[in-house]
Amino acid sequence: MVAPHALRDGAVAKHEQLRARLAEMCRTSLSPGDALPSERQLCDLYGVSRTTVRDAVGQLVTEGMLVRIHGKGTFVAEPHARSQLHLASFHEDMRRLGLTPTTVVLLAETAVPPPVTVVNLGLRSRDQALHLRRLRLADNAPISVDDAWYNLIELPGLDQLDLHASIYQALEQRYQKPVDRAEQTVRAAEADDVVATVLGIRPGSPVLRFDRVGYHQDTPLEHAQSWYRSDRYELQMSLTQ
Amino acid sequence: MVAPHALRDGAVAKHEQLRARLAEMCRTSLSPGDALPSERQLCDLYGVSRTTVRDAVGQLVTEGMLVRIHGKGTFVAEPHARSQLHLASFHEDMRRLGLTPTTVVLLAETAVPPPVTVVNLGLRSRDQALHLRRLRLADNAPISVDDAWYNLIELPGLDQLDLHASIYQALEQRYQKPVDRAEQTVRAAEADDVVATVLGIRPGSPVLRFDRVGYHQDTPLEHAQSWYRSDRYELQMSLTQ
DNA sequence: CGACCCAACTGGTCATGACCAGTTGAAGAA
DNA sequence: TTCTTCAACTGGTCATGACCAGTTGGGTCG
Repeated sequence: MVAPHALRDGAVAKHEQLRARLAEMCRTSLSPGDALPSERQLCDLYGVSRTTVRDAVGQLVTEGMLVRIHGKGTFVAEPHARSQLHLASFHEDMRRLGLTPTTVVLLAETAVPPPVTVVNLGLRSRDQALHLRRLRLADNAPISVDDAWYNLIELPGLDQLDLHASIYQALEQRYQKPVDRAEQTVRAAEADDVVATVLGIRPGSPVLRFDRVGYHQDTPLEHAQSWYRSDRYELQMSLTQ
Repeated sequence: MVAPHALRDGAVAKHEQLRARLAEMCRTSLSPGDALPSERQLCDLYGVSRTTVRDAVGQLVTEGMLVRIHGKGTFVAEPHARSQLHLASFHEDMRRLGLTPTTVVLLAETAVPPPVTVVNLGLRSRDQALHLRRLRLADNAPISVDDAWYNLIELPGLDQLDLHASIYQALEQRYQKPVDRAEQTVRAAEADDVVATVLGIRPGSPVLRFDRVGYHQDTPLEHAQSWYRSDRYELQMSLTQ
């Protein structure tokens, strides 16, 4: 008897292949609350050992896509993109969640930033800064908009670069000034008309609003505000004493 | 040959025992950057199979205490520069901000909690738990509502105590089980009618919603959801590499 | 009828053993 | 000397197989 959905031997580990297929199954043919086939059934279906099945399922449980209940089964969790609290660019963040990130640049200009930003970036009154407004998507679904200002005094020529590439990567590789610290506040807010339109939600819907200043060794490089769709994004954090 | 630090057979899973010992080792006798014994050495040292060693080490890697490098070894990570996101009770939290906290108990009962809570608290299907719904005020202004379940298996008699006093203080002083770790997720949500009424805001207003599990040394004690008025509360955090 | 028990599920744990894939340093070749 | 090779580490993957521990529903016994 051959397994109905056998996995390939090869470069990609079987538990990775299985993880991907199960994730796909959760997104498409199953709904939150539905039970997955039992682990032993998955062994037969995909022609792998239980070790491999438990590995694949375990990853999805860790990521929050599945929930295991001893004696009952494994179930599809309520869907939520979930971000650990870390210092990562949007691209890294999404890839860590197994999603494909895309960025649409809505606005790119060099201008004098608003007073708050001038203060946060340690600029003088009439210094110019790079202003980017970007829409962020994961697997082609809008996740967030962010409105960011970059310090051109510390990052000369940044406005000449390809803005579709990762800014964080440029800071690290071209300027040797990676963002190694950030201060941010998070609050719940209503989406205004502009944000709502771009994110594809109703104006007034709740969004997570981040206000963040990124530093390289105490030099402020970035001041950004971001608005995240609350139905597709949540913060996850561990607290210890 | 007997393993030098053999683990006990018994109620606690070996990978849990090993996880605890390795965590202890990291905190006491090792420094960030130090290598752990290799997985095969750990097998011999603790008299367990590699499955178990990988399980225990894997948990600590997930938690960020260890880092595995293929071909080189497993190393103690830099201690997470965790934020000022404090592990504090509402009362401590508010006093730190110079406000006077008050609590109104809206509901107190002993009941079988919903499935999610059963899982989070590590209960069995029909175990009962203490259910508290409380309104929190600072300087007499409503700040948040929280809906919490407490583990009565680990905290027998908690339901007999004065619920207006600080629960956290009782956990610490009466049970010697302070909450020393918590996992929480944060998202933006709309206030439903109940929450809106109690908080004195319009239904549909954005609120910060916390979902939190509090632990004492890996024993889950508390599962709580909280809704915070977004106009009176925001999260502040520092992120470092 | 109701209480109990048990078989047949579910996931949880663990040992054994094999082989693959990076890393490193020492032995040998140029 | 310097470069190459390779053996002996490291962690990564996977199969097999056993038994434990919750859950559930159906059947039996009182």
